[in-house]
Amino acid sequence: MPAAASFRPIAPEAAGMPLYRVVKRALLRAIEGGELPPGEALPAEAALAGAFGVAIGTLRHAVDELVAEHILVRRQGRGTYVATHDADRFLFQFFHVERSDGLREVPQVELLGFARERLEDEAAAAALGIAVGEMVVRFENRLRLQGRPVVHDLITVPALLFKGLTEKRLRERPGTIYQLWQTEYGITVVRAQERVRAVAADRGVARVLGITPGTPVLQVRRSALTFGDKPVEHRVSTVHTAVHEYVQTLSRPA
Amino acid sequence: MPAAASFRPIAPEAAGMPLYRVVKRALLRAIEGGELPPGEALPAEAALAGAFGVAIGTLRHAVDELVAEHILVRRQGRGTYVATHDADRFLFQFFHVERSDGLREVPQVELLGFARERLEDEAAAAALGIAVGEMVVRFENRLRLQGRPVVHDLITVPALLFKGLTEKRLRERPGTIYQLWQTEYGITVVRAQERVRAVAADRGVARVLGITPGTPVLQVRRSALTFGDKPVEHRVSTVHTAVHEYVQTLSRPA
DNA sequence: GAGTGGTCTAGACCACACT
DNA sequence: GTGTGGTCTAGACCACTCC
Repeated sequence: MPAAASFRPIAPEAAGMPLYRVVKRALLRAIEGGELPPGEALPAEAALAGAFGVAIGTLRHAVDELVAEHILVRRQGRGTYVATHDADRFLFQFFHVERSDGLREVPQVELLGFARERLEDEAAAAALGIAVGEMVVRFENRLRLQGRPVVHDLITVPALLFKGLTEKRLRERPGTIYQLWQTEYGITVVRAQERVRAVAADRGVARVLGITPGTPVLQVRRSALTFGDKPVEHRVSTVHTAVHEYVQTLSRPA
Repeated sequence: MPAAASFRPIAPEAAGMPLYRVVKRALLRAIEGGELPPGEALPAEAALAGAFGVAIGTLRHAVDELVAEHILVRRQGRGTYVATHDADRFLFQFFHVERSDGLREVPQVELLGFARERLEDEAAAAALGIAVGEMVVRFENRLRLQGRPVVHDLITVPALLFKGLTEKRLRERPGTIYQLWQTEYGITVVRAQERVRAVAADRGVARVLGITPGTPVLQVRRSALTFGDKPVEHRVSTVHTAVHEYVQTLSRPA
């Protein structure tokens, strides 16, 4: 063994963990912590590998996994960037409603209601990991596709995480909601889980979607998660599936 | 340049294609062609790399992608195997119904009907890529979870691909349907696409599921695909979502 | 102990994007 | 042209499984 063996301080929880996962964690911490904000270019791979004291292949392995999770984006010849929430990402990663013929489109959003209140909904509390009675912001949207009302959203977020979220800000937002969460509140949604059931449209939803009460509609309950699988948003979407459908591919293509 | 440059014949369509993709294609052809049947162990990575005349890293890159697509399975210390359709794979890759509290379970299947007929359903014809009037096998299943009837399936497959498929064979099958397709008919389902809508239960489905006609239910239309995205099965599932739900995770975890 | 996949290294050269 | 990510090579050693 060489006398001056290289010394790399490793976090205690990293014992026995592959080196590329240690590097991945370090990158995640930097992104979470704001040292690498969304849209920022990472240092070149060779430079990063040098900074971490690992081979470039090891660095690439770590980056590969983050790219697969849509946390980083590689652009050949240009660099590697921290992913941002733009319209495309919304459409392909988080919006699963399309017309029966396969047409995909960014929906037009109308804000229908807004309230800052104490949470009473136990299911929402469980999904958000907070207690009943905590302050939340709740608001309702109507989404139109090709001009038709298709989706009603009831969105609940903890007031603590979204200080300063007002009706005005929601109304004036330029892009998608997750873009707003990211740019204004520093919260990046990295994945979501959805549970779908069929229900009869109640009066309120029927009015918003312009359908007869009792019409079968999809009810999609979504938990949106940020780093570390921390829940940051709970959403109940009601989808009118006469002309549109909820789609998914099981097992991604190459 | 050395006088005896190594010569590797490449398929014309592989011009400009990365070497690891050429290797991947070769592996896929071997699996499709039956030289590597489901369950078979691949030669060791070092041996395979040698056979292809590529570095082991390149071979691993090709295998990595096939593992990500669930076409190969790696088992450390043992070897790499061509994936088979067992109960676990069915449950996690293709069966998305679970109880509201998250309980996942392999359903009990009852065969309710079987017919060999000329296809009239235009939507099914389009999904299967065959013409109206072609011979198909259609059959119906009822799926129970915790003893309750929860799902009704109407499955359509081209008779040409499933020669010798009889009611008896379906009734006697030991495992999942995709296991039967694979072991008896040499057809491996590698992925599927699903489109979901809410409808009112018609009389037939209501009787099978033990619910009132008109109850809102999920209608899931699935196209199951084999290699090269060739459709091999069309399925319309009707799901009673009082106690169970259709789930999905958007963007996989690490 | 022998054989397998899993990790890590240290380089080289290619393809692409911007200027 | 310069700098970036993308591909490919050729090894070494580790961790796991089975005999």
